[in-house]
Amino acid sequence: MSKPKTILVTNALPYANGPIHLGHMLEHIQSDIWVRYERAAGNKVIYVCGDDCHGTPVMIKAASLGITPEEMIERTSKSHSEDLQGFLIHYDNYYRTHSEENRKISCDMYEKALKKGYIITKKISQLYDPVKNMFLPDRFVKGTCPHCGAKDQYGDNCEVCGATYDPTELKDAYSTVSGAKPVLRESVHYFFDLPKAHDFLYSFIHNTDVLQKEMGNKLDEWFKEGLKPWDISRDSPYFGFKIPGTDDKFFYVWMDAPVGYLASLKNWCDRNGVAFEPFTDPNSDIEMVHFIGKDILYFHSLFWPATLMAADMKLPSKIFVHGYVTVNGAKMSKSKGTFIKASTYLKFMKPESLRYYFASKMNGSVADVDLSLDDFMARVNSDIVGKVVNLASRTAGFITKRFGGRLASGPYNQAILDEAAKIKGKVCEGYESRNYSEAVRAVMELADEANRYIDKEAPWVLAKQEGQEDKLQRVCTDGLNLFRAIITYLSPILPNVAKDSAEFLKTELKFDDVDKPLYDHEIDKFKPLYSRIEESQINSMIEASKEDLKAAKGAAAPKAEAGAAEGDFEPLQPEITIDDFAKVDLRVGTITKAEEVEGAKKLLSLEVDIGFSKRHVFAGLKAAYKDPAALVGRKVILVANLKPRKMKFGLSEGMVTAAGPGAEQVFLLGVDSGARNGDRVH
RNA sequence: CGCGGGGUGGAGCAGUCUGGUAGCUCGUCGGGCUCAUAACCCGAAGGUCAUAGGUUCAAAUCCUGUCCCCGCAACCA
Repeated sequence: MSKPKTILVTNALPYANGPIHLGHMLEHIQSDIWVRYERAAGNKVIYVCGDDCHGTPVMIKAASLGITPEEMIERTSKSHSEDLQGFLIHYDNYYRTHSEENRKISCDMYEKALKKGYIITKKISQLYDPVKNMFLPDRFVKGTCPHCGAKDQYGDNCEVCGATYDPTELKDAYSTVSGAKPVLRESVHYFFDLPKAHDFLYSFIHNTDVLQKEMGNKLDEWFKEGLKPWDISRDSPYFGFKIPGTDDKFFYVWMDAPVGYLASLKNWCDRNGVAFEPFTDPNSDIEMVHFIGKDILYFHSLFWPATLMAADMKLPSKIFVHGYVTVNGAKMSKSKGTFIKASTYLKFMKPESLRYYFASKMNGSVADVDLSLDDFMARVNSDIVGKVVNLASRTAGFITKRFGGRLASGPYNQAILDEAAKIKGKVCEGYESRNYSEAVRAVMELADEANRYIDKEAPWVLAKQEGQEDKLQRVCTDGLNLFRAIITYLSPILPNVAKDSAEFLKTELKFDDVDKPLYDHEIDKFKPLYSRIEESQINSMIEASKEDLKAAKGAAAPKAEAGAAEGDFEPLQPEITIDDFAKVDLRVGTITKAEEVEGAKKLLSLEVDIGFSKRHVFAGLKAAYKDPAALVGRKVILVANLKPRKMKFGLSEGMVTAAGPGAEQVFLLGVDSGARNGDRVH
């Protein structure tokens, strides 16, 4: 291994306006794995993050909650921190941009830029809310699209016809903050002279390997159009830092947000007695690595390096750009319950399941990563439980029962252990280049190989034969040594499983030791190292995400939030053919029994007579139909060919159809008289 | 014609830079095993590589057009 490096690693700072969701987690998991790997490889890594606190949205959200922005970021910071820790993201420091360190560094950088002539001022016209006495960002102005006449469109572009325009062109414009009609006002703004930094930036992007190649293409767009001065000031009232030398001008949030990386670092350095200066010294060989999403590429690859350069500070060594998370192939959707908050996920599932799944799909490119829930469950269960943990589970028993927990003094099949050591290069390269899927593939291939090996040597057969004790012990020892190598390789992804496995094997798991198997070594009794994901956990998570949405809606400011009707209905499913519909066998039936289920919060137990058979069905109707007895005798429509589903309280053999948003608002579908039990719906 | 990324068996992906008639995991079907958290092993079916055209002896891979999805389009964060 080359000589140890010191690396500062950062994640994009979550905005203090909302909760952490699975989209954030892709990035934090990606970087956490990388950090753990780099440390395992012997490098010194400082890993920092924090909350991005400033800007109009935070200010307005806090106002709507009736608290100060400071109180709000205090709350959010706490929940962000908990969520991230819940996913085993191990920061050295989780700080915030609203801090003295950040103010100081931001102001210093600004003043240097000012001194070097990178700051210019211009007078601009902007819409102003005369009721709230504040300038309005485009986002906070709505009105009628000047092109197609669609109502309630945002200030910068129309979601109906796609036209882009200036907010001043909107017809019947109104402020989303107060509802008032905005007026045009002039104001002096401060700009960072980006064109002046053109040559520097062009060379920074194209003559270094800071960015993935494909992102250079994207940035050329800007260079082609020509860089424009970047507006870095906002007028009062604004939640942020006051610009030095002004009375009522504040730094635009994106000016001080990336500086938050350094503020978090500074805060850590001060508390740990580490010198901060080398991290910003352009001549030091410390590396600065940013993990970001493709949406904030501009800020990190142009504005950020430009401001650093102007302040004579160290530039980013790497900017790793990743794509977005989609769920079941589509954008995360609140109404479908696929907008999943980190805290919601953690209520139902282990963090390492998602860490593993994302890792198995990340390849270091900017392509989006799809969280396919069926695939997620299958993959985690099959790989982690069925292949990896199972390897220990199926061999450890013999060692414990037959050999007092003692491993053999040597291998039975050295060749397969060599295989395990041989993939190390590939695995390391996968981690290093953030092509985790490659690393995972290599490890899983090994796990398959290992399981085949155990199958071939059949220790359960050896165990019954006399004179085969030595071979039995050696084969099982091989199995456990293979397991040890596999878990070591996966340890950056599965830190807790690795920790538990280390305890079970009574050893430390180090990359350096994968070619040094354990012999004559005592291990603990095996206990389950991971549990399978049940379908019910996934379903509960989706349901809970929908409930989050309802709660959010209920809590949303009851003020004039006009025309929000669209979100009240479920989106239409993709088009199907008549053949697809024919697969669903709907039958007329009569409820013959209906009773509460002991211990169930939402379910009623029903018996439905569909002529040729009687079906036992559990239906989530308890909240809507408080008196089950009243249901007896009602005609309903039953999905009769639904795969029977084992539930906590018994088998459910169908589904009763009903409509409504849920909970108390559920209404059974009925049938006009004349239809017989068992008739099919066409 | 604004720009970047993506579109490979039922699902999720690799392969595309460096052309040589398609690979992995899951699922499905058939068989085996019983050590293991219904886990493991063997075998089979299933793809005109979004689409139309071009280059070539040969294209998922190179070129061009079209469609679809994601993101960006700088005083949104």
